[in-house]
Amino acid sequence: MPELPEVETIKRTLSPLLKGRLIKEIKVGLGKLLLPGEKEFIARVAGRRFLDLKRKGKYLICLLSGGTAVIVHFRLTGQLIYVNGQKPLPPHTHLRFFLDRGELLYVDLRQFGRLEALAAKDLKDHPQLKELGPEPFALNERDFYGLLQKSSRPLKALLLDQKVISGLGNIYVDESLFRAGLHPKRPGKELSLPEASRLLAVIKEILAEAISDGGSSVRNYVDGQGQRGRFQEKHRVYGRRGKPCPRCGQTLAYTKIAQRGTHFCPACQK
DNA sequence: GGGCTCCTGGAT
DNA sequence: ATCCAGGAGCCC
Repeated sequence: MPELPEVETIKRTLSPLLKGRLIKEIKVGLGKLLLPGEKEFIARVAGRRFLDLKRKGKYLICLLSGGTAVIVHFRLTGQLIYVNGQKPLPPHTHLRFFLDRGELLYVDLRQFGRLEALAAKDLKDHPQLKELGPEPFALNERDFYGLLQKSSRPLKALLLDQKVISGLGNIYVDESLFRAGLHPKRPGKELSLPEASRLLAVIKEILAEAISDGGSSVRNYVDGQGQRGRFQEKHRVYGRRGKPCPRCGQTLAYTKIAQRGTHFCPACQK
């Protein structure tokens, strides 16, 4: 589910609601979501306050009092939703964090997401976070060109690889390659510097637009207040297989690359 | 690198 | 009944 713009939106919507809040009690419906384990997670987190929220790639990082941190990875269908007042719980609510004001729910239809409690000082040594490549916003044209030059893998696979560049997922890779006019199967090392520069520019542009539109809600995604995003209305290729290309009118194609459904225009993307 | 796996549910 | 889904860890 959430890619960089969605996690950023979750962070922005939850921050004002959670900062300073005390976690009074945690009710666990599905303990396998918790690392290093249910008991240890509760021991580390219960009784702490939210101090700040950060984002790294597609990871949300909650900094708590007492030098504690919680890393949230939503995978495909995870949601963190703040509620205040008694409404019926959403289906697939697996965790409830009772706060001194309101409640934070972790909801996850497919149960792939994970929440990990650890000492904040250990964040820098975390095996997944440590391996993340640079964020698009932190890259310049030369560095990005250098990253692509190192591999003959298809652009689609390269951009999805969080160790190469962090934050992009299936939607934003397909949308970026379309706007850049690049075929998803093009090997990275074949790109010229101008092509790489253009690709990086459209990636930054699309991510910024998607953030300002509150992310893309294709099916499940909602922000920290349960609101859907609006950027899906601006998708030009993702989820539009068989429809006419918005640029040239030719039928949009669909194929599998790196085991992921891939949408593109066979005429516009070379 | 590419397959399989973890899950539930919607579309066809 | 079958395929597909905003992800990525683990296995050759």
